[in-house]
Amino acid sequence: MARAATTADAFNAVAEPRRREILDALTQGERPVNELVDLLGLAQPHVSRHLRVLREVGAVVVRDEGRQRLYRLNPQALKPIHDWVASYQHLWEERFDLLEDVLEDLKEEH
Amino acid sequence: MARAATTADAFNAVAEPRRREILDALTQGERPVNELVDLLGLAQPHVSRHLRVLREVGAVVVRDEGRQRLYRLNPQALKPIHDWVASYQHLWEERFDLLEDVLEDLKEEH
DNA sequence: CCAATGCATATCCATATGGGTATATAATCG
DNA sequence: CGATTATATACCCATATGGATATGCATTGG
Repeated sequence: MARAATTADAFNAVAEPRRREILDALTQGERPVNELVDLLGLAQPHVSRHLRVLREVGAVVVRDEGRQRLYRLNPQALKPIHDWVASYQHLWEERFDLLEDVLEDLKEEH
Repeated sequence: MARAATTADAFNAVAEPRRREILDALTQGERPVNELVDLLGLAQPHVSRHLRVLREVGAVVVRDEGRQRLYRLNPQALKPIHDWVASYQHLWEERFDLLEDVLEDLKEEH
C-alpha cells in the first residue's frame, strides 16, 4: 500500500503547503482560479488540481459565474484537524502554567 | 517532483492516521516500542518507521532504557498545526451567524 | 559466553504524488 | 459563427510512500 491519497481527508489535503496557501488566500473571500494562479505563482493546471483536492475533502466549494469558477472556503472541513490538535494544546501550555506557579511561589516567599 | 516527504514537517507527518494513533497513545506517557506495537496492532518494523518519522519532525523524543527505547511525546511540535487551523476557527463559528442573517433577509423580502 | 529479547534498518513492490506540458471544454465577444 | 478567455483533464516522469519480510545490532539473562 502506498501513502494515503491526498484526497483521503483534510489532514492529507492540507499537508501540502500550496493548498494551505490557497485556503489562506480564500479567507479573504471568494476567488476565481486565475486570481489564485497569480497569487500563488503556480501554473494554472496545477492550481486547478490543488483545488480539486480541496474540493474533494470539502475544504472549498465552487460556484459558476459566467466562464469563471469562483472558489469559496468551507472552513468546517478543517474542524477535525482543529479538534485533534486542540486536545494536545494543554500539553504544551502546561509548561507555562508550571512556570507561572513557580513564579507565584517565588513572589509569595518574598 | 513527488509529494513532500512525510518528514518534511509536522503537517505531513501527522497526515498518516497510524502516526496520529501513536501520538494519541503517547499522551498517556512514555512507552516502549513493543507496547505501541501491541496497541496499534502493527508489525514492529512498521511502528519503528513511523516513530522515526515522528522523531524527525520532533513530535517524539527517545530515551534508552536498557534494551528498550522509550518514546515520549513532544507536543510543542504540533503547535504550528494548531496555530494554522486556529486562525480558521472563527470562520466556521461565524457561519451560524451568517446563516441567521440570510434567513433574516429572506423573511424581510416576503 | 551464547541465546533471547527489543528495536532499527534494508529491500521489494504497488501506488499516487506534484510538476510540466498539451489539449479538451465551456462561455463570451465581435 | 469563429476567436478568445477561463478552467479542467490527460499524460509523462521521478520520487517516496507504507506494507511485508528478512536481517543487523545491542542489551540482558542463564
